[in-house]
Amino acid sequence: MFNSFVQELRWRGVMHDIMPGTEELLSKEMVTGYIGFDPTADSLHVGSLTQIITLIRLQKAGHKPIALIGGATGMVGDPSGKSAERNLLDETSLAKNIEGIKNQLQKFLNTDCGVNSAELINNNDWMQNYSFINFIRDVGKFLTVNYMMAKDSVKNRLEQGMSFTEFSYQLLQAYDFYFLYRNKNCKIQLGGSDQWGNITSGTELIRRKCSGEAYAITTQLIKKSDGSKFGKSESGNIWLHRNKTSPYKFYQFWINTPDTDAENFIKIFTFLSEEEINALVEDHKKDAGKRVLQKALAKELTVMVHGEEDYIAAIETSKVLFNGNIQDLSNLDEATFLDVFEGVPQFEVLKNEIESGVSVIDFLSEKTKIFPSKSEARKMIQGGGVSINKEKIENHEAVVNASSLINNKYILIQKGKKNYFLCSVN
RNA sequence: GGGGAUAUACCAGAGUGGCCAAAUGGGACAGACUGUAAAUCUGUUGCUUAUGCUUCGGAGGUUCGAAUCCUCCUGUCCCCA
Repeated sequence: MFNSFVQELRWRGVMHDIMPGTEELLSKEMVTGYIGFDPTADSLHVGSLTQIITLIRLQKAGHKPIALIGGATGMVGDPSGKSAERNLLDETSLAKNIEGIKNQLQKFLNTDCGVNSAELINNNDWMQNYSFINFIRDVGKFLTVNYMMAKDSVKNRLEQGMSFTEFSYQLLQAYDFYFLYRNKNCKIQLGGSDQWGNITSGTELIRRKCSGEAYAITTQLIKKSDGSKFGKSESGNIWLHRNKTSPYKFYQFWINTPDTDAENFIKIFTFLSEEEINALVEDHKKDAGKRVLQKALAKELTVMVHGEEDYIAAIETSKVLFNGNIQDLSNLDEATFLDVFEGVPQFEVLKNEIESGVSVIDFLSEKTKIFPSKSEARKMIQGGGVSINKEKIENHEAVVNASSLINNKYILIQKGKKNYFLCSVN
């Protein structure tokens, strides 16, 4: 049963590179493997999901996953894939970030299932008291500068310039691997394909410092078929934390997956079996308009990240927003109503300001900040792109007044089909 | 240190005295079609009391009139030393 892990990564199309011998090792014993997460923000986003899922698959295949939080490495910054030197994070935000992603990782991994329980560790635990002088004597001596410079992450920056700080990053990560190898019997490091260089620095260090044999697997970078970056929407990154990306938005992100990506994504991001996926693909092909794959994808991920309840709420919200009319909205009680619009930009306006009537253009650009200028508001209305309370504004001289209020309190504004704004009037 | 080129809207890039709020392409946003898709087509893409007003690296100047000509400054790129 152990070797199913590598096979699984292969058929799901996420395998990028694997060190010779890795598959054999995984098929003969329970292996401990780790992936590092640097605390660059206080939440993980959908881009990190691949790595989280890889760890879960590792665990499901009977192996032991370690999620390493880069409290120490996060202080330095990984140059891999970065074209320019970055600013260091200050310690307050770093501490906040560590706390944030730790809580998230905990949710996804099973830390209580016997021998292969997952572990969460912070490399700051062993790095913070490691003195510089000791580190360069104990660790730095084993890898040559020549070796380190040959890595893409460094080579690509030679023209541009790169601080010693970022140059050292691979050494720190190599030491993490060494440390886990010695103390946790961790023999495999996994990661995105951009991590290959850092990971092999680790296996090299292990070989030279203690003649140990360690292995590596990297996964494909997720690409969208149209070449755009995965994990972004119009409004920015899609985060796993509900305060940064509401469950509704999260659900919408997946529902909007293009047909051309849906099959790949469902393999990459879900735990559905090969048979289940094949059946869904068949179904999808029969009538692509039903978006069978997108719905399954959105369900699996929303349930995994936010839970069953939020998933159902997201569907309900979507129904009201996309198929409902003003009547459906008025029928909701206030709590549900606000729930539906959780995560939608909100504005407040004083009642007396609109009661007597105010022109839509003033309302959209001045009373609320939905449009940055009156011309833009006017142009969008003339282009037929604005609806208030689900009714398209045909005339830019229209007036908003007390009769526009839903439940005597709210005005719902739509820019286009998918962009909602809620204005509450007090 | 010497010589040359260049700077235009989100980006690329035309424009070298009035017809320029500035071609064209990309991007973005919206509309139609559709499936909350893709492709395609259409519109918008400086501000505004729609009358005008402020924009073409910055500051001055010439001119009835300047993105366009002149002077200085700044940034970028290239060549020579």
